[in-house]
Amino acid sequence: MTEPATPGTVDPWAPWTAALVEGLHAGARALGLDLARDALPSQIEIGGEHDLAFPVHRLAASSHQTPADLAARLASAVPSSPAFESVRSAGPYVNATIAPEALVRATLELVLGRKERYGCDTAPAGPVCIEHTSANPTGPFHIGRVRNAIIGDTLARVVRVAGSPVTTQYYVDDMGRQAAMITWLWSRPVAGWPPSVQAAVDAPAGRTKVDHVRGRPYPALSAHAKQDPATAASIAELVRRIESGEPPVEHARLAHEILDGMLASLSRLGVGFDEFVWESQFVRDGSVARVLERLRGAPHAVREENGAWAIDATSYGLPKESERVIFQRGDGTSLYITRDIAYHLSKLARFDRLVDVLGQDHRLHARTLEAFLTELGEPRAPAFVLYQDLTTPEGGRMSTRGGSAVWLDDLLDEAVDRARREVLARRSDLEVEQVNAIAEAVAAGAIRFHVVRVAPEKPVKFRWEEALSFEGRSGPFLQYAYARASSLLRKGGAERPPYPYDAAQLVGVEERALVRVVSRLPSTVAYVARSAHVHTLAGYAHELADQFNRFYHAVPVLDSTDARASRIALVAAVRQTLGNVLTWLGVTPLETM
RNA sequence: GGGCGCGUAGCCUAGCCUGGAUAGGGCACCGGGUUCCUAACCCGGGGGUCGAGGGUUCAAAUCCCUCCGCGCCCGCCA
Repeated sequence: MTEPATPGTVDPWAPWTAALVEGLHAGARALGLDLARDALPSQIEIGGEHDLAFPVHRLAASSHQTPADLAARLASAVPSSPAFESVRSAGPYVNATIAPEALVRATLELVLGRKERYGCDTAPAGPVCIEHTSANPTGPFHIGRVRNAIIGDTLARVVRVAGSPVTTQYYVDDMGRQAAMITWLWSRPVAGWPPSVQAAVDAPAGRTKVDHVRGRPYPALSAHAKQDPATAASIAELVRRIESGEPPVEHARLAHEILDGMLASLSRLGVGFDEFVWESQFVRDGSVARVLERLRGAPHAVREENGAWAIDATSYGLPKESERVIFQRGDGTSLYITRDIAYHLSKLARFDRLVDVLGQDHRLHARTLEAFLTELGEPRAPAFVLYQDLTTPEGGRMSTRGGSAVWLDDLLDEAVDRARREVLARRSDLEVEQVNAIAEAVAAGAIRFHVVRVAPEKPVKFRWEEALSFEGRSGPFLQYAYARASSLLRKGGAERPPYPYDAAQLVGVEERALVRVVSRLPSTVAYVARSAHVHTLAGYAHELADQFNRFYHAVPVLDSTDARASRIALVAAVRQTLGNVLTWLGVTPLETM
């Protein structure tokens, strides 16, 4: 772990914000007013059209003055400070402007000094566990599930660089009916399958990737079991065997096999995990039994007629029709929720903060989990990031059975094909390997950015044209800006430091706007790490690339004379900043494309 | 029926937590830009009852209430 950095050394705005807070307090005291010290910094708007802006409305209301009047009096009461060029009122605001060169200097110094650490260490905190994806190993990923992986992986990256030790966990369900059906299928010869299930495998000559092969008959078996009691009973028997701790030898191997196939797809998106937690472990190690015992003695525990146990959910306000939440079956076995409680207790013992990324259809489960943790006297609870499942263009659910699901592998391959065509259309000088590498990175970047740019709670209809867009607010747009910056440095013979510059030469309209955006990365990262609003980082990345493109068109870099070195330094800073953000978004920065 | 989420131009989206200076972007559309650092780009233009109504406030896309539309959940499934 790196040593904790003080705010002034990670955020270029910190000294000015502090100075303005001091100044405003002094000014307010002179006017006989009282500013709430803690609330003040969060009200100051930084890095916008005005350097620092303080809205006086709230103070005006409490001191019974008109805002404009108060702003004028307050602005002139603020003691003059070398930090600011001016402190003036504009309507109901007190605006402080700083010397343009000063912000340029503070920002470039920080970026070029900290390099890949610029934006890091902005919200240091204790160990965090982020659980995400956790899809059942019963077949390939479809893109609905991928939203979870992309949000979770991005959040993990941001929280980590912000200064918390992060562990990502994939919770693997190997206990339930779904896993049992896979084992039911592949622990017997295909000839032993029901005809309708055999037909599902015979039909298409689909992918040979293991998760596709193993998962293909699953929907058909699921449908068949609903019609055929004998098959259902056979599967139920297998579920009992698995729960009793004596599963068929194939059981674990099949789950691992399919999971490996799924993870291979995710790794193309740059998504990986620190730990895999198998649900069965909590049954085996006795922690589920201990949870059951503790729950039976919990304040709201009640026994049902057939011997099942529940808690009375009324006092927790859970919208259950039955008002009872069962945690132990009549036959004494556990349920998913019980095992999930054991899992979360184990996480709470290791980490300061838990984050679970879940589809919003799991919201009730999440609230139930919180209720059970409270019931057990655990004061902490996970933070939930809930996202809406992707739907089909018609608004329906992505369903494997109905054939409306889009496989991640298909989306990726299609994106790579398209990206390759784009590269070939404009670059004839590249080797095949280079083209392929760029195409893969562009494709993955497009998909990741497409998903992460939208707030998780927003419902999204999946449309191929939008997911594969390489223009405008897209991953490739960002990669393109990065490639341009890289190209400038290459051609300018400036691929390495030092980057000498004269801040006074970087105060044109475009340079100032660009520096402003660069300067906001640290505060943006801090916000995202705390709020888990990862889409904000995507918005920031687009703003940075956009501003750089404007600068690029308006201001010559290599052909300039006096300002050449300074502009190169600015480009180097932008490239560093954009590279950092792209990396944290899981979008590969490309030197050329 | 109850609970939760969403509703911002033809389409997509930011801003909502913590009310505040002309509601930011993108796609599509129209008009421009390449003897010059990568045109996956840039410049300009049109297009908005911020779902509807009421309330609070000096001030509401943002807070409160009601309603409408869409989605999801309410298993001794996971």
